Amino acid sequence: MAGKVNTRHEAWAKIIKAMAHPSRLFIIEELHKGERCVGDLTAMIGADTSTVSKHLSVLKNAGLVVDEKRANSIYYKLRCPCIIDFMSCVEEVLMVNAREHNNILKCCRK
Amino acid sequence: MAGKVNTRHEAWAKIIKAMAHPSRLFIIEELHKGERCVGDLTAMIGADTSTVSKHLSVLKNAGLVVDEKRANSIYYKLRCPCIIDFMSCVEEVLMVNAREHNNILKCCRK
DNA sequence: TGGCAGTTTGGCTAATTTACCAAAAAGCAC
DNA sequence: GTGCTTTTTGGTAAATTAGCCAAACTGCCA
Repeated sequence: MAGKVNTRHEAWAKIIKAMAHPSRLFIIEELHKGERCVGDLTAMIGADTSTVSKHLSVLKNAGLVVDEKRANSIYYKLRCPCIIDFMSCVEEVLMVNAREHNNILKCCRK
Repeated sequence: MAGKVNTRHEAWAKIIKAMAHPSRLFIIEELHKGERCVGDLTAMIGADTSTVSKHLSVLKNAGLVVDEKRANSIYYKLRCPCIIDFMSCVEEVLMVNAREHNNILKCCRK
């Protein structure tokens, strides 16, 4: 039954979809530096607290982060820091895109 | 200006969002094995041709695949095969999720 | 007990995404 | 040219997502 869209692809998609938002990628990058509480992240992102809280719950539901109460704040941290490694490949795609875009421009200029 | 959501995060999100669908992940996995034409992929996915075509155009717009006409078909291939490497981290997240889920079950059984 | 800081949840609207069908392109054979 | 194969595009309805406000909840301290 290989070679078909299956549960595995759906499971992958859920996790990747959870990453697919600028604010959530920012959160991932920030949590890679160390744990942060909702208030910290809200200040940095500059959106409503409830919005940031919902982004965090999306990441948490996907299993990408874990939270821990301490003092009167809730701290979040990355569960699998390896996800940040992926960004180097994403950067490569961006670079190749930019290069090609540049070539098209050069070509038009001639 | 570091420590804020910026254009870079938006660019990342566009690429990651393009991956965030079961069928598109299947396509990525399949193209990692070698190039395929729309018809091949459509048969494997089992959706309407137009649907698969649109998935391919999403991937193409993100710069994840490139196409090439040959004979009377259009062949697609991965532009940066490194994106498949990310799946190992995604699998790790899934594994950790499963393990934790299992622990919760065990705990309830007691 | 009341009040406060920090966080989550519910409700709502606007915007985006998905999948199918039908129709249009594009290329090749006759 | 007509017809055939392959792929893309347009249109539409259903589902999902994002963001804000307001309200609720939690733990702490006076």
